[in-house]
Amino acid sequence: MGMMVSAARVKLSDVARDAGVSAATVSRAIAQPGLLSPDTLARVRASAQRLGYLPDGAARALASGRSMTIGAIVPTLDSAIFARALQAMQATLAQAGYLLLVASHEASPAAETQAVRALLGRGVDGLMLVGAERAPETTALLRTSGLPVVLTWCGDGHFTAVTIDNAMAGRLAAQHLISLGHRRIGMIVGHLQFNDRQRARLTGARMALEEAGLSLPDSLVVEQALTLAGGRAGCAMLLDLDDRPTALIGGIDLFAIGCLEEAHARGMAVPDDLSVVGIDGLDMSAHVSPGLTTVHVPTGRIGNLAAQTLIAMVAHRPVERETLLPVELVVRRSSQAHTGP
Amino acid sequence: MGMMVSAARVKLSDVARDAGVSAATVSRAIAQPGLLSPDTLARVRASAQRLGYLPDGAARALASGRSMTIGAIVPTLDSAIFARALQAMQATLAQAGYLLLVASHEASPAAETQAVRALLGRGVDGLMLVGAERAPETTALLRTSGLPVVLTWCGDGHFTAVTIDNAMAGRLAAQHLISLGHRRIGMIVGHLQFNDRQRARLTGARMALEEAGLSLPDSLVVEQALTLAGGRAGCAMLLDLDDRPTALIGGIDLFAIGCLEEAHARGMAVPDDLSVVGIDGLDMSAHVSPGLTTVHVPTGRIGNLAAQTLIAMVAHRPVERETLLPVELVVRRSSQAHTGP
DNA sequence: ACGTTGACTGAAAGCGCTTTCATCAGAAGG
DNA sequence: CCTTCTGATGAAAGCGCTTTCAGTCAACGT
Repeated sequence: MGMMVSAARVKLSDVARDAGVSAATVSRAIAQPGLLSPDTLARVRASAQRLGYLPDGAARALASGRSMTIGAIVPTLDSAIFARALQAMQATLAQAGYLLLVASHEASPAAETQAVRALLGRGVDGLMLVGAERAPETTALLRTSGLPVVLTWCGDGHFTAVTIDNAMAGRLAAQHLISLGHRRIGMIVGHLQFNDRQRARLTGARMALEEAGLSLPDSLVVEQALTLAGGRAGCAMLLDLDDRPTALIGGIDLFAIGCLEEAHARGMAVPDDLSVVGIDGLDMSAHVSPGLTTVHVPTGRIGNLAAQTLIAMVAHRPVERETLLPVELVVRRSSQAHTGP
Repeated sequence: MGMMVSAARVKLSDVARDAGVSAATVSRAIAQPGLLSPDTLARVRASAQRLGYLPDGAARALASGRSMTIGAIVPTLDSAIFARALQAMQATLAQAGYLLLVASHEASPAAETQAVRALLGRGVDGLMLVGAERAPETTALLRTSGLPVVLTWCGDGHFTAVTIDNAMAGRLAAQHLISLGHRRIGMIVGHLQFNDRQRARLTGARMALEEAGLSLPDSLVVEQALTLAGGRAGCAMLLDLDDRPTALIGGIDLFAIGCLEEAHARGMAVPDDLSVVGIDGLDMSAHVSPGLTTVHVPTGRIGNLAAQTLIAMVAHRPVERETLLPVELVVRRSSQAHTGP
């Protein structure tokens, strides 16, 4: 009744006393209501409700060994791709009563190790990671912890993974351009260090070129920070070449959109003077002009499936070692047949 | 040595035994190393290192009452704005040893209540929320919990907040267009229900118009989902009006970019046939063509400051009740003087 | 009528750590 | 040489919950 500076938090024993039952019963009312008689259950629930009882997660986690929390470590949250995947994960997890604990490593293996340690320490029930490449120390940490782990985008053959065929994505982009008659194709990729997705996409594109009797020399590949500005800068470098490419592949859509801007700024017409293809399939890509031809990646699905897989693993249900999601070429207006020499 | 299916996790007592000290000493070695003799500290650290000891977060949280975890509840992670703010928060928090627990509510007050309950239950040490409008139940939950809370984008005069002047943002956008001679201005906003940021931006724009002897009738305001497609659709509706506006304000940059696309698709030139102004200042907005005139919002700073404020509150350090960050009009090519009748 | 079964419920032992509180050298002071 | 500190460490009591392990009691079968 009176005002309290800070009312002591209602705890399980308070509810038990109020409802005239034991602590065990209250605990069961929350975790396994089926075990209680309807009468008791109702009484406990009424008390809990009235007192505004909120179970203490730390205590539950300590006693039960489960935190109902899943961790996710991504390169950065500030990316349309990871943001979408995490949103999808979060939504799926929330339905199962899980919460998402996130960390980012900004392309630093050491920071990733740190993050893994931090999340492991927090007692997450499962962990989502991006890519298969990481510090050996991190892998060791993960293995000895025995924690459910799901890798995304790329798998490593050991941990469970929800992946796409990044090489195939690169290949599709390149093949599309080759089939349009392009012979001199450039590619802008993210920094290859600690980014197996970009490496695979590059390799895939390169292989497609080679299979067609063409090549993707290092002089036509530029590494850039994964931003729109990076894409523009990369495009500028490639277009400044003496023997400039007639088509460009962006290792991510953002790069390709940057190319569109740069070409526009130079008064070059896309696709007339330059064809551009991206990889990712951002929403934005359908709306830029000209519409961006891109290899669509089911980003949201990756997040959903990663979450589902993790939930299944926590529950000791069997899961696929590796789920490979399909990528698909979406042709829009930014690419067209090469005319001229 | 031998293979174990699942080695029991190393616990504090194991380290204590190994180092020949008490559990209390090991605990102190982690939390308050200054209290130990250099010799003991080194010994404990060596043991911990060798055994690969990782403190159990749940146990620490239970015993100490602090989880070293901060919660954040946003409308969605799948938005350049919130993704950036969260990335900034996460980065700042990580430096202080905190982890970010995220949840999203997809514009549902009930879902937000749920999320608050879930995060409160997880024992977060502080909570970041977006906007000032929410279910009374949520506010009550927050108040009685006594948890450090920081509101972002909008404040409510009660909870600590890191805000921007959304009305001013709307006003700046409108005033800019008015000063260019536009008299008939339309606006696309997000669904006003449970979105005080959009409401404030609309109100600000409307007031600016009225102060100039003009008006922003409901017929020139359209509510859309906060996506690029929503922007296009909204633009289409406004341009289909008999007496179409000569300028459009996007409640978020994404809307404005959608307008650019829609105008382009209709063969209308921006800014010649239509001026467009956004609010947010996305990176993308500087790169679309024509470059988007927008009211820049320091999104990353909001995240940083929210994190810093929360950390300070947890440490019982004094903080500003409300930190108001400046918004600024950035004029680019999408807006120009109105010519003609 | 009496052992059985099954459905509920309670007692109590922790989960792994933090944190008083107490202890005990040795240093400093008288 | 004894008291008074100070600094370093240990003992032990929880933190709030889950989860065996028992126990109670009514219904059931024979």
